[in-house]
Amino acid sequence: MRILLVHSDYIEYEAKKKLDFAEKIPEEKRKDRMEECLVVFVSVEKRDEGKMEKIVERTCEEIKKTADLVNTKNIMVYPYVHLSSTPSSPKFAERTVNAIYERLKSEFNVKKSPFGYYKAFKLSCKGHPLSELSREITAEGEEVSEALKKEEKVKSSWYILTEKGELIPVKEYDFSEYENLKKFTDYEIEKRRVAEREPPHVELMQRLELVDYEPGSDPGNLRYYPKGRLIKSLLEEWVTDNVIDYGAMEIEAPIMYDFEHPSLKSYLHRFPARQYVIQTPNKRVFLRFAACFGQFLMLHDATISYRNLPLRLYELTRYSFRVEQRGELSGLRRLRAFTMPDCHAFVADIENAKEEMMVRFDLAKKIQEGVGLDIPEDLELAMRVTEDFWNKNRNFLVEMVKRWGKPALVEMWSERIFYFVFKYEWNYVDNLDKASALTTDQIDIENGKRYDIKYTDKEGNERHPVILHLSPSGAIERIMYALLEKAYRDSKKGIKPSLPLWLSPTQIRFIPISEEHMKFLENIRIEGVRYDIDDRNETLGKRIRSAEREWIPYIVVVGDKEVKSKVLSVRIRNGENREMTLEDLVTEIKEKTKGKPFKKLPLPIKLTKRPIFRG
RNA sequence: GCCUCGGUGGCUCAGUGGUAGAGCGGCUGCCUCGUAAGCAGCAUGUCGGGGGUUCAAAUCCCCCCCGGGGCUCCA
Repeated sequence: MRILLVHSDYIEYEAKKKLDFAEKIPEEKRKDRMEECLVVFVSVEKRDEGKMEKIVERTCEEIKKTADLVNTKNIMVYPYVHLSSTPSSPKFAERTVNAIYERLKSEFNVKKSPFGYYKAFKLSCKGHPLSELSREITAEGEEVSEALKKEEKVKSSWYILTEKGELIPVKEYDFSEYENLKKFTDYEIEKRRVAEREPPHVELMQRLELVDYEPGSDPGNLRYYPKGRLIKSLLEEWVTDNVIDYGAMEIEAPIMYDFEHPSLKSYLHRFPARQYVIQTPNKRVFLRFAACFGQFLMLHDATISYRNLPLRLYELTRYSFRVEQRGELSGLRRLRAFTMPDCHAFVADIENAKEEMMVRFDLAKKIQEGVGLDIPEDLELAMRVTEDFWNKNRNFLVEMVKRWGKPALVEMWSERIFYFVFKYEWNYVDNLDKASALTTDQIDIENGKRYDIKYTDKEGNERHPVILHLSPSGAIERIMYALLEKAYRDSKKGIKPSLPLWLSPTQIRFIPISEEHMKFLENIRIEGVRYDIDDRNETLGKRIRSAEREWIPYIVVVGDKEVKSKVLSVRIRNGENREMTLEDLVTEIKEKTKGKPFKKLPLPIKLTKRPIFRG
């Protein structure tokens, strides 16, 4: 925002030619005049967009200050785009100018010249020392990150790192064997956008009654129906169990933090994100965007010996909040409230960090494979590294690529802009060729000091640890997104789409042929497997179809034959039809889901007792 | 956040100034069925919200909300 303030004997204007976006004005407003006033020429700029409140507030403060200085109560607000070479959109500018006008009205006698016209004007400047002032106003404040600005300056170069340890500039690399890596690279570097349709997982998450938008909340805050909640909850448990097995201590920390806390304040500057801001009765707080704060603040107050290292803390954040730009939000892929498992490891130095990172690399692999993703086939490895770290630790990166099992994309930064020197991500490339990070781990050399986290080394000296930031699965919602996108991809290949058996809300669907077979079904008792009964008064064909559309892995039709023989006719989702006893079926399912968490069906067993959440 | 397209019954969508529609789903009844949609009848509506123009608005205009796509962004 740029403004020019002119203390004048009078100003007189006349609107001449109207522009496309001009505001409507009554005829008498086309011409106006004001005596003894402060004329405020305003140019709203591109960078002000989205920050109207702050800009308006600061601009008005500036105007008031000057008006008091020159001792006038008359103000003419004059939209005047020519002060800036990077003006905002007319729409935004008009709203901003109006907001300034409205706000000044309570204290001043204000007029506003019309927006969107070529205007003739006459102005008589008083010419005293304070009569002409220009001001530049920005929305930048303590809660706005500086990391983003720095990111623009830093130079990044792109390579492919092969299993043999060759670092090949992306332009010279032959992608013919790695089509998916090519897609990922294009997405990362060229920001290529092809598809112009809704991501397939959105229709699926709604139709399967898993997840849905919640218009009554803020965008990017979703609702989970019982089946969606079940799947999410199983995934959460799976990740948590594995992280605890790895040796992490699960904790719980608050979701909101004080803006004025010194460590947090400087951390915010290093993290390019917008936060939800909440006014509590006595302070302004922001909602956490990761679990870092809680864990760091906790360890700041802890007594740590080198014997305790590596020290691992874990929290499943429900939720982490990031106010992503409206247009970036998309289904389960990018949200404003999401569930992120976040596991920090505190280690003595870089060497230990590298060792620990490899342990976690294997942990993440186990978790992702359990979830139903094939590693490395379904994901693409990206590494972001500073030139300095690469030069000193080349072997470490090569070792990681070998462990991964196929080439990785490397982004090399000329200097360090974030708090980490190295991070890797496992990215999923979806049906629209868009990429999203799932697993990610980082080596952070800054926050040990920032949060004043100390451990005592062998010699009795206090030291700041190096910190690793791991999300072993990535956001739980993103796992669901990847699984749905993967299922959709299967269906395009002619394979029946499905979820992993352990995540299927209904594992066995029983369909009685007629009412008399219900008694048989009402008497069965199965533990440790989720089953339900389609007792609706519909034809068999229709009920089979509906079970298939729900992706139910085992469908069992029960008629006279089954009641008599106790041998079930089982329709399996892979297309097979098998005769087996109930016992064998249950054993098979338990066998196939061994080692995975189990939860009960969170719905009535009889379909006639269930509401339809979506239709 | 910007640009752009969209929002009509629970779902999918037709209707573009003049009496709100269809299919699916729901309900009721018939049918009692052997592996992907049986038949009939009934009820479904702040036409996303607010304001305006008009004798008259789902339809035209303005603002807002929600969603899609693009830009931007992606720790």
